[in-house]
This record gives sequence, C-alpha cells and structure tokens, in this order.
Amino acid sequence: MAKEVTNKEDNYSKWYNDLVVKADLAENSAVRGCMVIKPYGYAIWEKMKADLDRRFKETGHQNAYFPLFIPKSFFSREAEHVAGFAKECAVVTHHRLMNDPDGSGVVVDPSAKLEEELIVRPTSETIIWSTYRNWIKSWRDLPILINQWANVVRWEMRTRLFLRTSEFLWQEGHTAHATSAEAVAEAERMIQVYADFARDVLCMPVVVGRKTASERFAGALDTYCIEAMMQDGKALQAGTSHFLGQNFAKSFDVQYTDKEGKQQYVWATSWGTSTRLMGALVMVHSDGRGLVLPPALAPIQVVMVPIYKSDAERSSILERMGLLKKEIETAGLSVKIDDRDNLRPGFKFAEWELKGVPVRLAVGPRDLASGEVEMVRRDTMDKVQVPQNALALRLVELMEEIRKNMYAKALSFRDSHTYRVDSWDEFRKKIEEGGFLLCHWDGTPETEARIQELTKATIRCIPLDSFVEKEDGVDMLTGKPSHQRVIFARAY
RNA sequence: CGGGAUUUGGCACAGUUGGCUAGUGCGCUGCGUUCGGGACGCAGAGGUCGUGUGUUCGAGUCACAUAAUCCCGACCA
Repeated sequence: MAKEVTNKEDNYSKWYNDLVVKADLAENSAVRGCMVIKPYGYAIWEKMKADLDRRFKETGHQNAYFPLFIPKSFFSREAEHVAGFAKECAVVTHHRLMNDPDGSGVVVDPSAKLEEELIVRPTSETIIWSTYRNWIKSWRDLPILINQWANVVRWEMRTRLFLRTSEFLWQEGHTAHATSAEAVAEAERMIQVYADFARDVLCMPVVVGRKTASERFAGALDTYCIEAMMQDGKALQAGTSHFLGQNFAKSFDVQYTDKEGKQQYVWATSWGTSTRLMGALVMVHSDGRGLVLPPALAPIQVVMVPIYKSDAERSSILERMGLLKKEIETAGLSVKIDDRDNLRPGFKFAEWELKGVPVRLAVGPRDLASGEVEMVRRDTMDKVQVPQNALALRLVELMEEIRKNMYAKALSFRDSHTYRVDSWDEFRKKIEEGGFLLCHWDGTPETEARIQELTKATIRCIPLDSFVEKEDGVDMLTGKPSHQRVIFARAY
C-alpha cells in the first residue's frame, strides 16, 4: 500500500511540510519569512505567469518595469495608502558597510546614511504614479495599460509559506483612464480575467465579488476580488482589482488636457495576483497522496515508468517508450521517461503522485507483447489499459477530462460547504465547521467588526455574479434590513 | 509584539537523576540479489548537539542571554 501523506488537518504547516516540501515546491529560507521556491515549484509558477501574461496582452496591456526602491516622500503622498502599508515596510537607510573597528565582522557605515530613506516597494502605486505624471499630458496619451511582473516586500508580523511571505512574486497592473466609467470597466474586466484563469487553468472555482469598505485596498474607492475555498473550509483571496478613482492622480498631480482643452485628473485602476496562487493550488486540489496538478500547470504532464527485469527487457521497453514519447510530444504534451535504474517502479509511482503529475504510463513486458500501456490518471487514480497506437490522441483528450473533473470536484466541494444561514445561533455553530456562510448583513462596518470580533469570520465579499440571487432579508445579528446575502468565512 | 513549543549528520527523531567512545530509522556511497504499488543483505561515509556566557572535576543534559523555526493571537495579498 502507498503511504498516505496527511493533508486533511486544519494544521496549515502540515500542508506545506508534508506536501509542498516533499513535493519539491518550496522550502523556507533563513531570511525572515521569505521562501526559496524550488525548481519544480518555480516551473509551475512560470506556467501560471505565461498564461496570465497572455491574457493581459489579449486585453491590451503591455509589460514594463519600475524600481524596487521608492523614496519615502513618494510613498507618503496618498494618506490612506500610507496608512494601509506603513506598518509593514522594509526601509533602506544606508548604502555602505565597513569593517567593524572593534574587531571582526562588518557593520553599517554611519557616514553612509541616506538623506532620504528608500522604501522597498510593498506595491508600486506611488512610484508608478509619479512616473505616469510625466507620461500623461493629453487625452491622446490615455489609456495607459501597463503590467509589471515583480517582487514586493511586506514586513508582516506573521508569515505563512506561499500565502503570506515577507517577499513574494506577483504581477501588478496599473492603468490610467480618461473617464471614471472606463476605469471601472477596466477593474471589472481584470477581475474577470482572474476568475477565468482560476476556473480554466487552476481548476479552482472562485466567487467574484466586491470587498466591503473595511476590507478595501488602501486608497481604493472599490475593490473587486476573487475568493476561493480551501479544503479545510477557509477562504482565500486569490486576486484583487481596484478602482482607485482619482485619489492617486490627485496625490501625484497627474492631469491631462481633454478635447475641450480643460485640465482633468485621470482615473486609475490597479490589479494583482501573486505566488499565493501556488498555495491555493496546493490547498484546493491535494489529496492523501500529495499534489494534484491541473494539466495546464504541470511541468511534466505525462510520466512514463518502465518495468523490466533484465537489461534486454529494459532496453527494448525504453526503445518503445522513446517512440511513444515522440508521438505524445508531437501532440503537444510534455513527457518524461523515468529511466532511473536504481529505483523500483512502486517507488517511482509514489514519487510522481506526490509531485502531482496528471498522467502516468507504465510499460512492461506484458504491455510490450499486447501493444498496450497502463495509464493512470492522478485526479481519480483510475487505471486502464490503452492501445499504444491510440495513445497520444487519448492523452490529449484525457488532459481536458482531468481539467474538467478537477474543477467539478473542487466546485462540488465548495458548494457542499456553502450554507445559507439566517440565525445568529446557527452562524456561531456553522462558522466553527468552516465553509462559506451566505448571510444577510445590514451593511454597516460596526456589525461587520462585531461579527469578526465574536467569531473571527470576515465578509469575504459581496458577490457580483450569480453566485447568490438578490433577495431581501434581515441582518442575523441586528435585525436591520438587508437586500443581498454576503459571504462570511474565516480566511487565510 | 504577546502566549506556547522546538533547535542533536541531508531528513525525521532518541539521548534517564550531568559521567567517560553521542545513538536509531530514512537517505547517501560501494558490491550483490531484486524490479507490474514506496525491496533486501553485507560493507562504508557523514555530527565541535543553534549561538554565546556561566555553574561543575566533568555539560547534548543545569542557569542566564541571544538567534532561528513552528503553532496560537493582533496585522495583512
């Protein structure tokens, strides 16, 4: 029997220590709260990036790159924005080290103190808007649709591998528009891009919604988000898109001359998603055997394991595998032949399952004789014999079946852990079990804060899509009227 | 930053009321037998016990300090 890896516990570290690290995705770094992403994990991230990047380009965006360091004065112009990030910034104060005069080692050279401190970007709105100021003069310069792939640093009190690390990789889109309506449309378009990506590539169902005022991005007028449910019933925000209004334009004095010759402030959006998606991937799909990767993100889509006793068998099987590999690669899939001679097949099976490879093929003497291969899909672990001459086509179809099945499975999990709750007593009981609670809320920050204080549950979003139909009701805590249910959950 | 726990070969751990030569499993190296669901035998290599100071004839073990990691809070993508 294959050994099972624990993953159903509410204990977060189990997920990563038992799954991710062994599955070669990441490991902790000595640097506070940062992580080393190992090659296998980084390959998955690169696939996510490539797919997202294509979607951004298709919606008219271009990539650019802005500096890592932001002068402190830039950062402090937008009052709400600085209030939101001030507590988690890494600050550069000096630019030189020197030998410690009192002995061995190195100290900061006090004479190399910077006149103005530099902030390591926690997000790039400030430096980008101070740049846009010089780029935008006329209505003809708009819109500006730019995305940046970068690393950012947020000096969090508490870090969690992938979900909240001090340094993380992400993309941030920053756009400038002539009208409010155009900017709102952009923010909504981009949250939809994230939702489509989550559904089609991550195989992860998400709810598209709007954040409440207290959960909004610092400096935004409106924040859209996609919320996913992890297998422990907790919610994870997987991407956000902000309508920033004219806040940054006014703080950084970004104006354009409109067609009538009048000066106007521009309207802004920003949107981003990060390596947190890697965490989501693990926590949505993994099972007792390890990772389960969606075909589109698997660095290796098909692994082939030869089964043999003698050298003669080994070479004839590997020869046949080589031919099959070429056919499968021609059909567009990535294939690896695991020809390591020192490991037995059972070990290899378990190892590739841990890594989440979508399909495994085994070829032994029996298959060589019958002209078949043994095919096992990772999502269901179903094992079937497939004729070699139909293999490549079958695999292409199977990848699509796996994608659909993974989504369907995750969707059914989410739906079966989503409850309509109308009474406070029931809420208190249900929230302990995890899942999404669809509840009426009176719309006040006070009630929201009170519920959070009492239960640690937050309003994940006010759903935008047809996730829950509009209906009137009353707030379960205060009894005040409500016109729509919102999603309450405990979140990462 | 509060509360708790941990730190001993690459990994997971044991190590008693301080005691002489620091162990076990996995992994690693070599040879042989194996190979259709995590093989086995034999022989090897690998550790100044997180760091520092102290107590002691003697410290992995006791005291103090310090650092890192993990969990629970507050904060947050």
